[in-house]
Amino acid sequence: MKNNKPQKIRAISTDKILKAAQDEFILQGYKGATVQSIADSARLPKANVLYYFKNKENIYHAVLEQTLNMWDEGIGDILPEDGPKLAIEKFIRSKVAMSFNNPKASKIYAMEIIQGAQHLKGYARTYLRQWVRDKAKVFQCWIDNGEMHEVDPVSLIFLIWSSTQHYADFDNQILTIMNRADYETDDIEHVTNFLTDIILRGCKLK
Amino acid sequence: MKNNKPQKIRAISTDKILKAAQDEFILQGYKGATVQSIADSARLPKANVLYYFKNKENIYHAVLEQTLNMWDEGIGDILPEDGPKLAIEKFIRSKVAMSFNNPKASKIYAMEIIQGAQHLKGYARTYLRQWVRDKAKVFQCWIDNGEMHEVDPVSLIFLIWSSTQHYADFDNQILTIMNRADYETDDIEHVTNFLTDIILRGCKLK
DNA sequence: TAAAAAACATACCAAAAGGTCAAGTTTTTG
DNA sequence: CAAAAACTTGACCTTTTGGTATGTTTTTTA
Repeated sequence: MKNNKPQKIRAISTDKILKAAQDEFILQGYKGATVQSIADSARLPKANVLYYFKNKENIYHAVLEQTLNMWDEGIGDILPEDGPKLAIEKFIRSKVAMSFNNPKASKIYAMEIIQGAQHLKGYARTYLRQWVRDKAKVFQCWIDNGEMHEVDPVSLIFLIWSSTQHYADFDNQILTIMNRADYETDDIEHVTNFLTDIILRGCKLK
Repeated sequence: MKNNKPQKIRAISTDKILKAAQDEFILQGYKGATVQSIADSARLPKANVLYYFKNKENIYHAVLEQTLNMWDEGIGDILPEDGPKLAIEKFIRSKVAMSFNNPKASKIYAMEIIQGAQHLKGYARTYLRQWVRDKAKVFQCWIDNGEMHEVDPVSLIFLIWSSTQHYADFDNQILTIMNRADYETDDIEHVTNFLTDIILRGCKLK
């Protein structure tokens, strides 16, 4: 009867559910998002949602996992062969793009961390800590080689993370203050240029 | 019988409740924080909590109000007579101090904004928007006078907000990455110096 | 010190929400 | 094309939770 696409029904439904769940978890928090509200938002009956995900916690875990994958992809990279200037430029650019193109992932992540990183303790302790150490080491090499002014690499990473993610997490506040309804494509360039400019000069790389 | 202090019982109890509520709202979100858990955390029976605050929403509003007052106090100021260098220094210093000394207020505020600023729409649209405009104007004057390199003032304010508040909102992540249990007093100085250094140089004020 | 006001506490209720069940329908597979 | 697997869904059950009702104790006040 129905005009079924070649894709598996499962893939379509779980995708709808996860999108709906992401929205609900951001707007209402973990406890505030009800299975019913997720189901409504996904236009599926509640029992159907529970058919694909055994329980609410599983839905949340799936959303988190999806979020972390995006974070990983969008985290950018800091390559020794790029040299400090290009590496910082690329890092800022990819993080800003990430914030504007996928603010929801950033928000889910931010809420999770603010609330004590209950579900992400392991992630931060292993993966993230190692990432920061590795990249800090790259910066330190550049500093030791005289390619870069002496700045604390870890603080620099935090600075870039915070200043870029701010545009995702606080988009409501930013838009309200600027009296605008939505971001426009130009904004990505403007913010990228601003942050790159300030931070590169801050590191005496400009 | 009991050794009652001269303070009003009401003041003591509401204070205990608000402190407990702040903790619970941060850890569990609005819906996740139950009146019972707030009562337990405040070591009062639930009915007693509801005796002072008619309902849960009132508790939350009181916490928010308290938070906004702190935000106002800690927001620092940007005075024309200070000139750009000193003004930025003072601004960063007060925001960093705020983040380290009162991370909970920052977290409540951050969660509220991330979740769509349901209860703060008016605040951002009126008070905050005006504040940013006023301060941006001060920066613009300095730029026009040639006291300061041309940088977008609004973006600069966002940069300082984000980079300083990050140490409050993401304290869990930062401490985990740095493999530490708590911030120490030195950290405030270190972060203040780092951010002041980078940002002032970024603005060609150093 | 007695009456009034404030504070405390137990028991209870109705609504909401997570989750299960069982009976159906559709789709896939051999 | 028939059997099996996958999917859909309304009804139901149990626990949690916000909030109330009511009565008691403590503190203040006149």
